[in-house]
Amino acid sequence: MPEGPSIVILKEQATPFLGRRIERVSGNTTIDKERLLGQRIEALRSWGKHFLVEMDVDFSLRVHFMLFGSYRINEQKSWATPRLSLGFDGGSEFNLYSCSVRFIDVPLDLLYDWKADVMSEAWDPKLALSRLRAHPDTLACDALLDQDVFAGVGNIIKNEVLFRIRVHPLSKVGDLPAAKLRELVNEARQYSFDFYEWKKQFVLKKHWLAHTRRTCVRCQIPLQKAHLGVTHRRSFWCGNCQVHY
DNA sequence: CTAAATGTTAAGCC
DNA sequence: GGGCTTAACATTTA
Repeated sequence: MPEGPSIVILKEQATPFLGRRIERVSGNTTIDKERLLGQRIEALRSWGKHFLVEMDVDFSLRVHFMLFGSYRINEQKSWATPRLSLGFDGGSEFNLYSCSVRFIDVPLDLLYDWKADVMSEAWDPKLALSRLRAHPDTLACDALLDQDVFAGVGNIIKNEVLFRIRVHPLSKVGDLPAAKLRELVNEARQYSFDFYEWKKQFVLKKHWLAHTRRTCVRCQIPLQKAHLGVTHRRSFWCGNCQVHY
């Protein structure tokens, strides 16, 4: 569920709740969920992997699905208790499972830098470039997962971007030629949108070129697999066609 | 069935 | 306190 494009899809699927009043709340969250009763949903937004529900009175609900979170719209999991369930008129409901929920009591525009969100209209590649250049020793595999630079990029997108642009995950950002660094930034956004389209059509996995794959589609040799960088996340790469700068 | 996985935060240590 | 590493959490699939 977690990467940025999936949150954008959720935002779209949740639009039937826009402008509706929350009539019922339940769930095993420890936050003061009663606070949501009677609130009208004013906007649905997202920043990277954060799903944001703005209420009509000066606060928002932030939902983060972490690794295992999920949701159901107008249905429920018979085997699980929602972390938070929002009920609306006509019996419709929005159920959130095993996710982190919390209130935000400041305007979202004060808290979030929308320019860092790869799925946002406000995405600013120049800002990402300057943030990358500020930390030249960062490895490419870590840089792509940095939510301050590429909000919304997760491990799948990381692996696919590096494969597409033929960059070895252990390359230092500062060692990439300028054109290659720009390519990394641009591809982070481009692949995220491809991810979004494929996910909506339920064909995401079949388009993976590196993530979880055993063989390089270009070289036909085995892909390398290891937990790399300070993030220790799974990397899949081709030792032949991905250049170690 | 055990392990690992699309992620983040808090605790612990020097 | 800072900076770093590890643990914790939670669910589904291979």
